[in-house]
Amino acid sequence: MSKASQQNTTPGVNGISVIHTQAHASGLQQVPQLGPAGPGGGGKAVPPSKQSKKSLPMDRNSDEYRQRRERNNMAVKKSRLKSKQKAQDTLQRVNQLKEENERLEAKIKLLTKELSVLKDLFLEHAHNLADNVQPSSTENTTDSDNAGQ
Amino acid sequence: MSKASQQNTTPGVNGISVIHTQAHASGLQQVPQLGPAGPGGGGKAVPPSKQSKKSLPMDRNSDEYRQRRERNNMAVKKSRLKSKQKAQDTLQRVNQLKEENERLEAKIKLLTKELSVLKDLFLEHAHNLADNVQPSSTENTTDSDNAGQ
DNA sequence: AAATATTGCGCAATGT
DNA sequence: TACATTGCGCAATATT
Repeated sequence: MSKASQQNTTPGVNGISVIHTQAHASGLQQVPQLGPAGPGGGGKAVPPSKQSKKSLPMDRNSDEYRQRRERNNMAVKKSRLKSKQKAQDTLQRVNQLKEENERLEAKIKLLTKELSVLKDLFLEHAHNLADNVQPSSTENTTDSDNAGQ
Repeated sequence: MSKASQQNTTPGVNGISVIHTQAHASGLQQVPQLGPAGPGGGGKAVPPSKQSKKSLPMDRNSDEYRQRRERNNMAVKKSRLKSKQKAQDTLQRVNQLKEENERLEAKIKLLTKELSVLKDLFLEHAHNLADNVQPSSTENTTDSDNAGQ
């Protein structure tokens, strides 16, 4: 899945008219009243019986119908685009977070090291003091690490 | 949210009404299903040569066709499911990373604080030494650990 | 070359 | 009523 920029589907020219023509040419009944099985895609099976959900068969030749279809098609397109965009954003978000994560881990590493050094230094001092001065009791500074989960 | 109240889905029974007026809107291909207009007379006849086995209209009533369609429908379904799953996983990944990030930040905060304390302590000592002062009494014990999360 | 996987698209039902 | 979503099938491609 890479190149290939989908064929035409040139806006403006939709198969609708063709469908029309075909249906007509085929001699098929025009407008199968509410026939679920649409032309191109929505091919669904025909429900057993009832067809009028509302009280309007909805003429597929109607301009009204055509107009509505077209609008919906636009909406669908838009919606799908949006959806895709969102997905992509999410993906980007992941990468972003991963980077941030690495950064933070590096920082932790650094801090830990610094801390270690300072602690050692501090301990050394404490020992020195302990050796030269009175034995202090404030000397439990052993590495009291706090293992985080 | 939809409930997908679509009926049927029953693979197999399809040739119901001839409502197959289709012509697909997709590519808008006007496939002369078995020569509607008839090759005779007129306009542009079939290009060159004969009808190669390939690229022929393919009878939509053919079992072959139906079978292929069904397989593809399955594949499509599968693919879409997979796609959705993936998207969901990605979303989950984001949350996961966000959590991890928070933890890391908390840790950094803690480490930073510890470091700060130790530095101060250390500096104080250094200062005292420099000033030639005895071990002061303002020397509190290391607050060492503060277990937390 | 055949089979499966993806993808864009339109339809219609459904949600807002 | 209009627009947004979503499941679904078709067909063109892309992959395998």
